[in-house]
Parts: sequence; structure tokens; C-alpha cells
Amino acid sequence: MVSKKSVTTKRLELLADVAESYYIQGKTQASISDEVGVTRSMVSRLLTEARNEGVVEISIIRPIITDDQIADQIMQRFGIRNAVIFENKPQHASSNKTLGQITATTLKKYISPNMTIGIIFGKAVRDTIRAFEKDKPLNIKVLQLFGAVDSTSSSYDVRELVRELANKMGGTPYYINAPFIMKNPDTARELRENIANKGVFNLIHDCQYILAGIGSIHKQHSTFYQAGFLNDEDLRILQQQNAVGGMGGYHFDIHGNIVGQEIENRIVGITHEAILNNNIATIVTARGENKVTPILGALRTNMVHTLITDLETAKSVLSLDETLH
Amino acid sequence: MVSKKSVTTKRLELLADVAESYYIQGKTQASISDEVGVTRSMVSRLLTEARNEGVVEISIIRPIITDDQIADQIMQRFGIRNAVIFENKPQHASSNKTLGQITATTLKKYISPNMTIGIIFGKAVRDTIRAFEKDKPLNIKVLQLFGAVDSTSSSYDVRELVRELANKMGGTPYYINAPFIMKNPDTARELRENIANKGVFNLIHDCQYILAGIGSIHKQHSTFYQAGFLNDEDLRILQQQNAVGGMGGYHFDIHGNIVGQEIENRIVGITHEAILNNNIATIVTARGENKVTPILGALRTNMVHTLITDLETAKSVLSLDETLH
DNA sequence: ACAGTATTATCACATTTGTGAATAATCAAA
DNA sequence: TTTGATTATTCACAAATGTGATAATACTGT
Repeated sequence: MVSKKSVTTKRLELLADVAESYYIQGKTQASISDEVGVTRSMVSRLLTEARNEGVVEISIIRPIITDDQIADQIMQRFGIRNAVIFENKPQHASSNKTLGQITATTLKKYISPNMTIGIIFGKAVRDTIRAFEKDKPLNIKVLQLFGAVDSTSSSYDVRELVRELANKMGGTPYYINAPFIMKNPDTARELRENIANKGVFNLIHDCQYILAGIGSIHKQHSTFYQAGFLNDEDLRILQQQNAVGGMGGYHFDIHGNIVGQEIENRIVGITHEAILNNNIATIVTARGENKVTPILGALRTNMVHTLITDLETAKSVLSLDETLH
Repeated sequence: MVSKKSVTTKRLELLADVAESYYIQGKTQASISDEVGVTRSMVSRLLTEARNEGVVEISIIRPIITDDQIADQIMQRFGIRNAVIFENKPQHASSNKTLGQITATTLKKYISPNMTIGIIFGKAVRDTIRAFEKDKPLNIKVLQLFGAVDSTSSSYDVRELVRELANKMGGTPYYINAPFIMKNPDTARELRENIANKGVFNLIHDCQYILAGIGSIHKQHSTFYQAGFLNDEDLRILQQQNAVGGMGGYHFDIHGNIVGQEIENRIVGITHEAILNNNIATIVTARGENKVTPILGALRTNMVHTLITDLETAKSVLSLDETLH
């Protein structure tokens, strides 16, 4: 029982010790050979063995490169306040993960103590929250802006996201205790006005920033559809009204007009008017081929403050904008 | 806009390129200097710069060392089938994380395609699932064995855990759509029999393994209490009956007798009888000072198949067992 | 205990790397 | 354009590392 495996483990320990002395503590192989009690030559050989055995893990952290020219173009063309466009690095990392990282970094620049921010969920927002690194507690109120209780089939739980971000910011989460969409507009209104949700809806007026993803309204790409938030009928209605995408509960067409009002009425969450009235800065994060049209629509609504995307997507949005004016 | 930051970024890119050539591709500094077009001396200096700037991240992966002697003692003393006891490494890593890793590894040895397994949540189980590394899809049914919908204040979401493990095993999650505990035993029974949960409860009979954490019943340590699953009154009842710990919905005293039956009756989940009858192999993972007594109680119930813990805890359990026979 | 195998030590030498100091090139701002 | 300041080059040498060949030692299984 102590035979074969035990020897291997002991060896791995030795390799780890030697590797740590060398790579982490920066000792010379000669000094390590003294401490460990083997030849210096052997230390050299142990080090290569350590790397072969996977005891040493070396990773290179590449900077995220932004393209400020294209960002300026986007800002000017659509009259938005800020744009962050990062270059895609095909071989190195997942663009979605990078989008999350750079969105998290951007968000961090915006927030300051005691702020109130809201989140409109989506996969990019999830990636942002995951990439967000905790540091100083900032006492920030993090509001869930749309209901979502039944995330059984979804790949993320909205409450959990709100909680995680609040935790990382050293703040407080505020949930909406309701489903995303109801059958009846009256029920939706009732839930918005329900005492359990009163807190969040009152706080919305204090919101300085909203972190938002953009949703597609095609079955194949819509996470909201896949998560069961929207059903076939809902999508059909939206498509009929020429919706090209949405942010949480409201939708817009390619010209940036708000459409699908009757869907919005049935949704438990912040209305698009609230965002316009309160002049909240909306930070929008999205990327990918199937997000080009939705992003263009969103930019034209004049509700976007900051757009964060990758170069590929940004270029497509610009050229699509030129085609469809 | 392209000035200062852009230079820095360019520099970081260079550092990353050089570091990758050197550390990852294993090129010599001389050959790198040719490619990049700088002096060889400069390459040497760039490499140290890269490490100082945090461009190069080196980590040493230490083997987890197990103590098979103590494991044998535990197995013999309590008549359980397997025990994995790992040595604590004070300086190197969090023991909780290590517990998760070794539990995940052990679990991986047990499972094979098309199995059905159940999970009884807890912090150690969360850490296990987080540490579990996805590889071949095994088509495993992962059952949530206890209800839990209102995890607002909890640091983990049970559904999410079930989903994540199922995903990592390439299988299917089965949820219990109910709260953990009800006020009324009849409501609990009703929920167990409810069509929405029928699926899970039927599948329990196919369960080969259960991954379980052990809960404390003291306010300060009980995650279930902190998560609002159990309230003051519940804990009081359990303490009155000399409960020392629990696994999901059932509790036991220091002698391994099942207690708190009326609490168990109000809980929506698998009963302790089901586990005994079906002869399911229960893999228990827990560690820490405040888990010593609960672990001892659990071992004495004869429902534990495998115990995974650290050396410190294992020793305490053994000596406590000698004191209290 | 012993043969056979695997591992490490020993030694010697070639490569590779680190570093100081002086010089040259580059760059930003006046 | 000139001037400081920063940054890289050049060169030379010391220090550290990699590696082959052989001898010594440790380990395994019978």
C-alpha cells in the first residue's frame, strides 16, 4: 500500500521542492543541491523532470490590446460616451473570456464608493462578473434589474450573479423576487409593485451605472429563450415587430426604435423609460457575429453610454451601419 | 490616446513574446535575440523585466500526500470501506481546497458511465464540485437529494452545484423543486410526492453513490443555519435530542443513532432509511476542528462508505472515539 | 544473499546566462 | 534643433546551467 504510489509521490514532492526553490525563490541550482543533498547536475536534471511531469506550470499573461482608432469611430458615429474595442487574439485565449476581463476592468474604473449599479444579465455579464477581481470593499448596491427565478435549465443563476458581484465589490445585493416574464401585464405590474420588490424598484432611481448584455431574438442564439425566459410565441411577436435584439426586458429594431411594448409590459423589471429618464449610464458588453445586428440596434437607441466589444464585431457593426442607414 | 498607455502595452507585448519563446517554447536567449531583433543581453534583461511585471506566472503543483496508515486505522475501527486521509500543508494551500481536490479525484475513481449519483450539499461538496475536472462525458444522472430553493443569503446555490457537476460529468441534473424544510410534515410529504419531484425520488433507487458533506448543528458553524435552511427552533430541537451533526436532512447523535426524526419528516429529500435500504455507497467529505464530533457520529451510523478528510481531523476523530466509546 | 536494473554521483567541458561599465541611439520636451 | 533623460548596444567576463560518459550506489524481486 505504501509501495509504488508512495515512491512516486515522494518523487513529486522532491521535484516540487526543487522547482519551488529554483523558480519561485530564485535560488541557484548549486545552493539547492546543498540543501537537498544531491549533485548540482542532478538538480539540473530534476528541474527538467519537474517540467516534464507537469509539476511546474508556467503561463504567460498577455496584455489585452485595444484599438483606439476604431473606438473613436464608434463613439463619434453613434454619439456614445466611451467605447473599448479589443483586438482578437485567435490562438491565445477565448474572446468571450477576454471580453469579460476587459469589461470588468472598465467597470472597475467607473465605480466608486457608495454607488448604486444595476445588472441586466446575459452571458457576457456573467463572464464579466466571473472575471471581476475583488479588492477594496466599496459598499456598492448591486441591483438585479429583471426578475428570474426559474433558471433550472439556464447555465447561470441571476441571483447568484448579483450576489457574486455584490460580494466582490464589498456591497449589498438587491434581488427581484419574481419570474422574468408573466402571462398577464397586470400580474407583472403587481409584482413590480409588490412589497417584496419595492426595495429594488425604489433604488433604481439612484442607479448610476447599468452593466448590460445584449440579447438576440433568434432561437439558436437567444440565451433568454434557451433559459425559458422567453417562449416561441414571445419571440414570434418580437420578430413580427422587427425587433433585432434586447437588453433585459425591452427590445429594439435595427433603427433603434423600442418595440415589443406588450412584451415589456409583461416583464418584471426596469422599463426602458426609467433608463432614459434617469439618465443612467449603460455599459453594454457583447461580441460575436450574431450580436452585430443587436448591437447596432442598441447603439441607435441612444441608451448606450459605453460599448465594450472586440475588433471584429466593432468593424462589422460599423460597416452594417453604413449599409443600413 | 495612443501615447503613454500604448507604449506600455507594446512593451508588455514584447515581454510576453520573449517570455513565451523562452519559457514555453524553450528557445535559447540567443535565438530569441535574432528573431526579436535585440541584443542577447537585452533578452536576458527583458526576461527579468517580464517576471517583475507579472507577465510570467509560475506555479508549482504539489502532490497531495496521503497517510495510508491512519486511513487503515479509520477503516478498521469504523468498518467503512475506504478512507482517504491527506496531510495538511500549512504554508502551501488552503486545506479546504485540497479536500475538494482529493475528493474530486476519489469520486472520479468511483464513477463509470451511466451511473446515477446523488449529492447532499455542503461547503466541502461545493469545493469538490469546483475542483472536479471535466473530461470524457460519462452520461451520469446527478440527483439533488434535498430541496433548497431559497438560497438568497447562502454562499452557494444547490441547483447550480447539481447543474455544474452534471455538466462536468457530461450527464443530466435532476433537481428537487422545493424548499429544504417545511413547517408541516404533511406539506413536506406532499412535496416529496409532487409530480414535479417524482422524477428525482424515483431515481434515488438507482443511486450507486452519494457525495455528502457533514453539517454541524451549532449556529456558528452550521452553513444550513446560516443559509436559513434551519432556524433557531430547529437547532434547539436537534440539540435537545443530542444531535451532533447531520447529512442533509437526517441527524445523528455521538453514538450514531438517528435522531430528530420530526425534523427529518419536515424535510423534502431522501430519508436515511432510503440510504440504508438501497445500500448506497456514501462518500463523505469534511474536515476541520468543528467537524470532528459530527464525523464521529456519522461514522458510527454505519452509513458511511468512504471518508475523505485531513490528517489532523482524522487523528482527532480517532482519539475522540477512544474517549467516548 | 544475489543478480539485474534503475538511479545517482562524479567529473569534465561546452553552452548558456547574468551583469557591469562605457557608448550609442532614441525620444520627449523646451 | 538642441538638450537631458531614458533606453538599448556593445563588449568582456564571471557565473550558472546542460549534458555525456563512466563509476558507484540503491533498489527489486527471487
